[in-house]
Amino acid sequence: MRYSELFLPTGREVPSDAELVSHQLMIRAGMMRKLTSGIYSYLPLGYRVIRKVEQIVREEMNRAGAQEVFLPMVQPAELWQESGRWIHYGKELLRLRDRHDREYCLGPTHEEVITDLVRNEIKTYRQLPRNLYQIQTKFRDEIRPRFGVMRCREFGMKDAYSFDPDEAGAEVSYRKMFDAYNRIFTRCGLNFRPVEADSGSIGGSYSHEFMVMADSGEDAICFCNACQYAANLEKAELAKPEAELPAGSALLLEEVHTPGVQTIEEVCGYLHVRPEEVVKTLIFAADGEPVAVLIRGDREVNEVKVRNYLGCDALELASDDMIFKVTRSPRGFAGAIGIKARIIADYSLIGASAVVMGANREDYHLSHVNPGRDFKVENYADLCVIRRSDPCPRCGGKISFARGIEVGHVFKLGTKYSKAMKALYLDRNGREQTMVMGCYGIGIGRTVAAAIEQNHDADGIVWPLPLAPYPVIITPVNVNEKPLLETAEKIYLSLVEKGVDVLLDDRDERAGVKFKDADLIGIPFRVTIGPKKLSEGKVEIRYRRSGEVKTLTVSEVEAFLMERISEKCEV
RNA sequence: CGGGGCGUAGCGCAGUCCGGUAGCGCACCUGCUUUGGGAGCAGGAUGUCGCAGGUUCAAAUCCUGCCGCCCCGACCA
Repeated sequence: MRYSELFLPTGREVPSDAELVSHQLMIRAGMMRKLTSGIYSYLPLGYRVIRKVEQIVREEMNRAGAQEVFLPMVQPAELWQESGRWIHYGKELLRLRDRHDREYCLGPTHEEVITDLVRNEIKTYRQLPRNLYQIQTKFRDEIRPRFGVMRCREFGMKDAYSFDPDEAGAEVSYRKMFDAYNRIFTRCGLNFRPVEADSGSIGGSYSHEFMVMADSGEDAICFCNACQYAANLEKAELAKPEAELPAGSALLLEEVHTPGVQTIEEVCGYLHVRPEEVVKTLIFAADGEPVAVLIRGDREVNEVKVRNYLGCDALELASDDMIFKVTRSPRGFAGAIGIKARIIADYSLIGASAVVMGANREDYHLSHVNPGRDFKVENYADLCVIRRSDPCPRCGGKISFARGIEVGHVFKLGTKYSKAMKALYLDRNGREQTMVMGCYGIGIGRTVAAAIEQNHDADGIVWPLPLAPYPVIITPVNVNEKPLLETAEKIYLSLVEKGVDVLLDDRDERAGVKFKDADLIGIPFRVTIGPKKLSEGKVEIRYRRSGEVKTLTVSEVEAFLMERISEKCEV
């Protein structure tokens, strides 16, 4: 491609509305432009990178035995009513009506459509297993689109769905996808890590997220330094503590006057106790029903764990109204004794005794509370947010924390959709069985952005070779000097001949401008053709990542570059 | 949806408090000089000042309503 003909508007200035480096650079490097909130147009350079990622994804999905399909983006409401998600999915689902007033939605994901397709066409175990995937534009009406392509409303996604006759088959399919994902992100040249994850509203029993490591990532993850355990923070388990016998403090329950003292901090200060000696009582509305969650004063409740424990759809902190209804006191004085709600407690309270707790009476707390003696807990469970001082739940080793960008997610769905939508088949014995499903997503645009977050410097993007829109740019420093341009053309044509995507910077610009642009758009190899070296029959090759420069004769260039590019070596 | 901020040339911004013919830098066009890390000089073009009402002799500026965008929070395969 000749740069002079390329639609590539680069910019020197950092766009004021872009916060993340990847967002800034994608705009500055002329990869994309915003149309409206959370919706972007991709320009030639950006689209090229997207296609590189897509191609890697395709190759590895095909290799793993999946088959590419293409499903509708506009989907009828009936399908979503059948799965239950028409109600359950909420406002992220963009709904619309056609001229006949029939209801539709824009697909945020395609479980319903694929399940419908498969149930109509697959009738026997002989046709299983199957894994179908597509690369499609999805639409999710995000409350707050931000971070450029990282969290937008319209976005490109690869989604795959596996159908197996039984749980064991589904396990195999899941494993294949897990391995394929490892290959995909490795081939993209990314530093990533699969972590155990919560399966969220998509449902299902088991899932992993693929996280690209980046401080700017939206997700917090933790991992063990000793073993392989790694998990999203919202999923990370805490080991159940050894059940100590309650010290069984003989001290009697005592009501103490604590005017205006509400937070754990205030309670500790006022009563001269440590947070570990206080019980925090949080009241949640779980699908509208009050539930009291007890946890040690120094710990935080993990709402995802609470939601999963209760098996509820909606979970939020209770309103003042509800708090008053169950405790007959205002917010800040809730406790377990006499509360009109289910009571569950975190493992951190196992063995607790003689603790401080709200009295369910305004301006009063109770001290010397003994769980078991003074109130009953429905159950103890792991409801806590993990923290640095906690041991690895698997091996007891030391854990570390990091941030990551979720670029892929694999789920074992089980029969959630196949049951609801009757995706059935006849087994060997002629018996009707429910298919077992899995679903597997990769955010294409997000992968591109994550690659930039991980690969950039002060001058711009530094593409990993496999994702580079062009692996090579040829830069004659002055196109008005015939020999420079002619040599550039010669090298350009020889590489084009070999099938290399080369960019020839044939613009009548000063060398500095060309260098800055080449760095900004992150091309891995730059062939610089200048008068001094050329008079000796030589040109320079510069590595974008290291800045290292090699001087070669013109005749050596082609072979040198072909070798680097085909090796896919890191530069 | 709650809190905060912004909307003026393609981009980044000043001007708004205190009403009086709309400015700066970059980019763009022309010419000359320059030519290995975003050139210099000279000249030039570019605006429904987010939209709609209102006040006023006069509105980018004051008032009302609306729209859009960004940040924080809540929310989120």
